[in-house]
Amino acid sequence: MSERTSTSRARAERPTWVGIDPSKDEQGRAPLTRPRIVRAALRLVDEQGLPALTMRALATELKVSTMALYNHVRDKDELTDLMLDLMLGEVDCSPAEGDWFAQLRTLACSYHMALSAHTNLVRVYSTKIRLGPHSLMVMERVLGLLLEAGFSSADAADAFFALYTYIVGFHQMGRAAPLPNPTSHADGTVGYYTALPPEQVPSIMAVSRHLEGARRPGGFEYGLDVFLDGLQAQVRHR
Amino acid sequence: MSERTSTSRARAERPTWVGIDPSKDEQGRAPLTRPRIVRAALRLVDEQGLPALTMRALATELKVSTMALYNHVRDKDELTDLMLDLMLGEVDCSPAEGDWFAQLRTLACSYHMALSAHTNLVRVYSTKIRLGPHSLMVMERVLGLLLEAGFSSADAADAFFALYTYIVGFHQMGRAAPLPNPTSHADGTVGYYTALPPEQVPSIMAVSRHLEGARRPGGFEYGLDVFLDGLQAQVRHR
DNA sequence: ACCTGAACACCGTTCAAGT
DNA sequence: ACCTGAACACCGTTCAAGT
Repeated sequence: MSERTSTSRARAERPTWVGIDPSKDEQGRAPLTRPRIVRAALRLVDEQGLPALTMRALATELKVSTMALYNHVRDKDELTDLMLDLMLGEVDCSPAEGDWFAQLRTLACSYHMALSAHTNLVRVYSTKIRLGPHSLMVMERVLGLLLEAGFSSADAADAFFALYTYIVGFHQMGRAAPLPNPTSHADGTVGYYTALPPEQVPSIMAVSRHLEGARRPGGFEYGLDVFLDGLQAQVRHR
Repeated sequence: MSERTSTSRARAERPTWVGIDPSKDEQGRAPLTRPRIVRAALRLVDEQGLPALTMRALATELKVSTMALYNHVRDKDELTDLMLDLMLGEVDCSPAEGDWFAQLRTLACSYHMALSAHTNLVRVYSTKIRLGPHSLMVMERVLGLLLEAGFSSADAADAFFALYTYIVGFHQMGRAAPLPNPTSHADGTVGYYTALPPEQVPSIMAVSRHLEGARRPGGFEYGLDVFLDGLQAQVRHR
């Protein structure tokens, strides 16, 4: 309430059409905070790709000097760790319906969706990473489900890492997707992305129209179900 | 033979103890060629990591000016593509013993070993990649085995990509391996890498001693077999 | 405590000049 | 054809100086 009052008082001192907000400084900037920096960084990466994330670009985006960022973030590595954890906050970790198998699947799909919404950020996974709270919550849920299913500690750790690898790797490989599809040039000739003539790679040619990597609809679910079926089989054979 | 003659003639003109080699120039440098550049680059990455690969560092390694490299390689992207294909030449693609299942497994393990020998290079997979001849040969073999097993074109494409994702992803996640193991400090207290207190992540704590990511022995084979079992089950249920 | 601009030690790559 | 050094347009980050 008292905040409200100070708001209208501030408004009265300046022409109202400017839209003065007391939470912004005289240049109309919102205060620089860690969350605001991290959110802006994630938006920048989503829109322009990971290479576009430079401290200078981020600073100008926030209408602030480059070095101002270093008052809230130690270095670029810490920033990317924070961005990763912000993204993982979108994963739905709340207990779902069904047995461990069904719950594991919906959790994996939720993780997949979070990564899908921020594909450009995924490649930071190949750097050394410090796990934040959201990352740990997901991990805790997966391991809990595996232990509940009857996996030993050792097997649960291996199964977790394999599943984790598949889910994240799916998006990393998206860029590296093999693209040996035939392309017809303007002059009528047909070119291939392959470095080998078609006769030497008959199987590739046979399935080439389906080789779309991560862009193939249903591709993620296919591999996920193959893997989860394998896991379920392991539990049964005990 | 005539080369031999010119060799000894060159030797005669200079003191023999210098160890003159006609294939080297007056500064004792071997001629700069594409393969030599690529081999040196791969060695550099193996020994010092991917960030250590700069055009300048590579040039000084080869005792040549930085710009000399650009006469043999278009840019750094092309260089990394060539390095990747050099590595993939180490994958054994020759037909092995056994049915499609056994052959697929040995092929996957061979791929895994090639990546293990050059872990530092693996993260370039998350960049846009042009596939070289060796890469395509491996791909051709895998797809051939899947088609032979009875998979449809669409399923073979999906299965290939999922397997590919797992194998490569395993090495990329190695660096991002969760390390929530307890560490005892010098003062006797116990610290955790986790951003959450142990009580909130009981499952992680329960399996923490097995969470070693890609460094865990047998970890790769565990996930591989889970996945391959799932694939085999798919074939049977048809 | 928070912000700023100049400066440092790097990058990949272009360009003009050499042989 | 192949190599070279200087230069350009970038990086992340340190530092001294401001409020």
